[in-house]
Amino acid sequence: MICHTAQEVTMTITPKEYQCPMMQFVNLISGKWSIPIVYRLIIIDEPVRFGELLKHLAPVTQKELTKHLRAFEEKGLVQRTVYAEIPPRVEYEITALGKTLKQPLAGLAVWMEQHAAYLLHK
Amino acid sequence: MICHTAQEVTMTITPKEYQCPMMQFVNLISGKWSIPIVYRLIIIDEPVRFGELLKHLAPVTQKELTKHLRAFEEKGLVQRTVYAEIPPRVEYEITALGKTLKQPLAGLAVWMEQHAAYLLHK
DNA sequence: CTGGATCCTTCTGGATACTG
DNA sequence: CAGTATCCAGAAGGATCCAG
Repeated sequence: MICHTAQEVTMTITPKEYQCPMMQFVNLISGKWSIPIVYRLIIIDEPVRFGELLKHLAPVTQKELTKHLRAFEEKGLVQRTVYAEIPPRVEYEITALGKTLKQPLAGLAVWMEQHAAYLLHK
Repeated sequence: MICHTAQEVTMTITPKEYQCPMMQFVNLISGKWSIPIVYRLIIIDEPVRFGELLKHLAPVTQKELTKHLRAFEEKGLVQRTVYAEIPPRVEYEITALGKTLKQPLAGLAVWMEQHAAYLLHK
């Protein structure tokens, strides 16, 4: 893929060796609800139980939330802590690495808030 | 859904009336390749033929590119121009509204470039 | 020859019921 | 309560076919 860096530096690289950052991003944070889930964990910014997180992320189903959280854990974006209690308790918390996404994602959120009124009524 | 604005102002709103900006965003820019496609059109910043755009967006298939471009056109993010020529020529260009996404998306791209080396080798 | 429409297969995501 | 398994609709990939 012919691509440019975020700074728009023109590069001549063979498609096989290089990936547009956006391609890498959607490959890393893949799936319909990835961005809202990560952003929510960033805003909460403390350990949350699975059930509570699920309530916050309204239309997201249990299956999808579980799947995404496990994927994020594997990538080091989220920390998962299991407590050996009855009833079971599992808490999720954004990691330092995950928090580095706060500003970029907040930028998206601000954009959406600014243009929501116009875009959602077309 | 219980949610906060990008500025993290705590709000008490009934779930039915409010949507987290991120939820709105993934609802608007939906689909696996939406973000890379929009970002590419922003970087190119001039009319591009379909075939050339397709080459730039390497793993994206013709069908998906067509579908997304039509959706963006409907939302006012992209302008589509058909020339009655032989062979046929169709050009796509980012609109002024679409360009407002440049900074937010560039933020994501920068983040990805900074963390790609670490994240892609886990 | 280009853009894209169509058919078919594969995979992702939604709804629900069930287990430790 | 958290997570899994199952079933099913919809999204996305691959390969043609078509109009101009």
